[in-house]
Amino acid sequence: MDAPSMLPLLRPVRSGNAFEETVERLLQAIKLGVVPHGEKLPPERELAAQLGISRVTLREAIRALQDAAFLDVRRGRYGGAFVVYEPPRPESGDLRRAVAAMGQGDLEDALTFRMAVECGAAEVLASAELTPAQRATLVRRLEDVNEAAPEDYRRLDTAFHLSIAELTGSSLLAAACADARLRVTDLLNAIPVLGPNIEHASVQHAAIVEAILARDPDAARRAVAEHLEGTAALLRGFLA
Amino acid sequence: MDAPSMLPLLRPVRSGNAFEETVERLLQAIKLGVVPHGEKLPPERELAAQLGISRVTLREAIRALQDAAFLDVRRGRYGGAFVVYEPPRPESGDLRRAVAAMGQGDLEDALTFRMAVECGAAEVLASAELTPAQRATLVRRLEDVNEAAPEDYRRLDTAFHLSIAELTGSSLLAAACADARLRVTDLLNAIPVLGPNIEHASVQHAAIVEAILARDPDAARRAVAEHLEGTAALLRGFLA
DNA sequence: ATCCATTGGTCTGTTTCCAGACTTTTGACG
DNA sequence: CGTCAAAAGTCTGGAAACAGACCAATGGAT
Repeated sequence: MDAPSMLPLLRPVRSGNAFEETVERLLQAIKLGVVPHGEKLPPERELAAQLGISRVTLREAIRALQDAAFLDVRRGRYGGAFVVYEPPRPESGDLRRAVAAMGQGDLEDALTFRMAVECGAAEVLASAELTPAQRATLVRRLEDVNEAAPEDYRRLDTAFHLSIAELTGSSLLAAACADARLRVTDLLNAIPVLGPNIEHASVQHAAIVEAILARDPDAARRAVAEHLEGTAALLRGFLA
Repeated sequence: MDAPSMLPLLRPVRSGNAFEETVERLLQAIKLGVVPHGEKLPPERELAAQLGISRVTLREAIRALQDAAFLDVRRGRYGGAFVVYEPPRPESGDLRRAVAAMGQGDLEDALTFRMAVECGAAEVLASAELTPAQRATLVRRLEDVNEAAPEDYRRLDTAFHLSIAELTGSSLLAAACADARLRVTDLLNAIPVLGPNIEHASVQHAAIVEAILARDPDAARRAVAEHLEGTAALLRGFLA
């Protein structure tokens, strides 16, 4: 009997370097707008605990981001590590460059993964009975995106998508969706935020929420798939 | 504007202790039958590289598993770390104990996650155009399960499920499915392998493969969902 | 009977990372 | 204007993990 591969089970135990990994994490958090421009990161001790690393290591990472001008660190009470980052207006050519920077295989992998987990999350959520508070949160996030100023759009779009995963109550699923989103951040940030696109996305977002609130898992899944397919197709177009 | 949570993005950077993590990994690999009874693990140097850890750390983990009688380590050429583990016949009460050992929230989380990623994988695979080799692999895995001796059943069942994820070509998705499986291994191993259950599963497996080969994503997803729902319902029953 | 490639076993020095105590700065508040 | 709590900054000793070289055993091949 030939042994089935099941190779992924012997994948790496640790991601590598704690310092570099932390820099990457924080940078993604900044670029995604988890902590918006002008806001500050949690206190070092608290953040170190959240990230499961020592304060020393965290400080090295913060220092690196400070040197790279992503953070402005101020001491004293009411001090902290303040985010200094406003999403740049993407210029033509940025997208092509961003896509090229990622391997073709990696892009395909990331898009596939994202499609699977986000559709899954939507379906799960649409299958669940939501509390009024959960419904309110979902609707609120949708409104946030729709009313967003252009410079806030990506951030609130991210928040909307992730809130779907979070509301399922499965932290594993939420982490997977967050991970999927991280892997395409740079690409999404390189896509200009244009009127027609926003309008299109807005309709699709509404369809997603409607399906979830109507407890129609099938429709929710299809709505998410359609929404993501648009972006995926756009990005794939730059591989030619 | 209230900041959206997006908390999962600041999740831990490293899983914790490299040694313990490695022990856990190897133990899962053994319990899942990635390396069946009598076979040996890859050479230390090679395995350490695969796992992304140093040989010293790996050896500590191997030593622990040796002490726990899961491995028989022999030196010299043709030596290695041989697996000494045959899945125990589950006894009544094992399942209840296993379910209780995991938190209720964790169980729900794991089941939700598994449902999402495995359904997603099946749908993705059914959407893709498969090469003859891929089709053959899938069919072969199905046959393997169907012809399995009772003591090999879980192992080949795992191989079947994971091969669906692997065939999508997305390593992220494959890793997610492997992870999901890991989280319910102990529970699955505590479920007796009974004739009627196998027969039932067999029909569902066939439906899954059929849908994938017919390139019917919707049917594939529904087939997987139905299949997993059975197990999930059984396990949830022990939470009462 | 011998060789020797392959594998586990051991040792040493280095780097990374951690835990925790302590110091300094700051600005809102009384 | 001084207080003081909350934050960043600093220091030290130790544990964990690594990299790489080297040793020892084993058993099939010659």
